[in-house]
Amino acid sequence: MSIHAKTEGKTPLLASMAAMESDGSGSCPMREVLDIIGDSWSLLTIINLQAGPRRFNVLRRMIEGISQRMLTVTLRSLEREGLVLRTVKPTSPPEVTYALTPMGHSIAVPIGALGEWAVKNRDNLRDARKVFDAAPIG
Amino acid sequence: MSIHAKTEGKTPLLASMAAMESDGSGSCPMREVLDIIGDSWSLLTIINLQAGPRRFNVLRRMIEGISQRMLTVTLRSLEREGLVLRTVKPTSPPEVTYALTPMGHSIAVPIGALGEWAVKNRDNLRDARKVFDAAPIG
DNA sequence: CTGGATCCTCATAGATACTG
DNA sequence: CAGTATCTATGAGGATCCAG
Repeated sequence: MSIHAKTEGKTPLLASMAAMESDGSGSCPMREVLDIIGDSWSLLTIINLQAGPRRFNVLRRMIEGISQRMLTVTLRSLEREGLVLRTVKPTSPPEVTYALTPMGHSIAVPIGALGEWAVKNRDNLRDARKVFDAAPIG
Repeated sequence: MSIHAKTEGKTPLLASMAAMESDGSGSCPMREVLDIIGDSWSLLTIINLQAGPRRFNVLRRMIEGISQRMLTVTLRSLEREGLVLRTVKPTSPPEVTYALTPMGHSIAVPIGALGEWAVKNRDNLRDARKVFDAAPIG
């Protein structure tokens, strides 16, 4: 799932689905959610911002494995969705801070629920995978 | 891995993450969640199965836009995670039914919360995007 | 009907280098 | 520090054919 803001960034299929749904009714909210959190980094970024505003490189260090470009792209996307607020202090060196908006904090709640689910079911998941992988046929 | 949140974050989730880190597991729960629902189709598949067991082609028709291969792959993945149960009736023609396991149903809850969030914030999101796209620099 | 296997493509992640 | 620009390899995903 693309996190690029513009529809041009989406796969043709997703673009067409978006077109289908843009008739206003928007039957399936899941597609909307997926546009936001369906990529690898948005969830992590939101969760990490939940603790408070962070500067670019601080955030980058918090989210292990994210590249500079991906953080930029992700933050831009979240900013576009109105989930993140970008604040620039025109000092030198420049100081750019990212913070969750109220809407950003509100989506952090269900996301957190998902995280808690993962914590609770961690062992079960691991177990299920092991069982499945050990199965004769697969 | 990862989130070096310094526990300054007061959020329970980050606390859990930190706790998990210290027990040597080394993996952030959000990464686990992402492995499950981070792809385009798992969320939709789970939601569509929440209503009850479904056969392959029924499911395929429910999830608009999914290809045969992607549905197969997605279901296999979910089955491996222990979220979906695959049942084969050796009739002719064969009848294969997919159903959520208890764990599958349990993850459907937070996922549903996300969906509700999307419904509530649909207009805000649309609005934010419009504002952002209208901005001078964009 | 249910899906496995193959091939192919195009978008996207990420590395690298550069700028203000 | 906080990005932008560019390039490329990877792999997700679609199309198609095959099989039980």
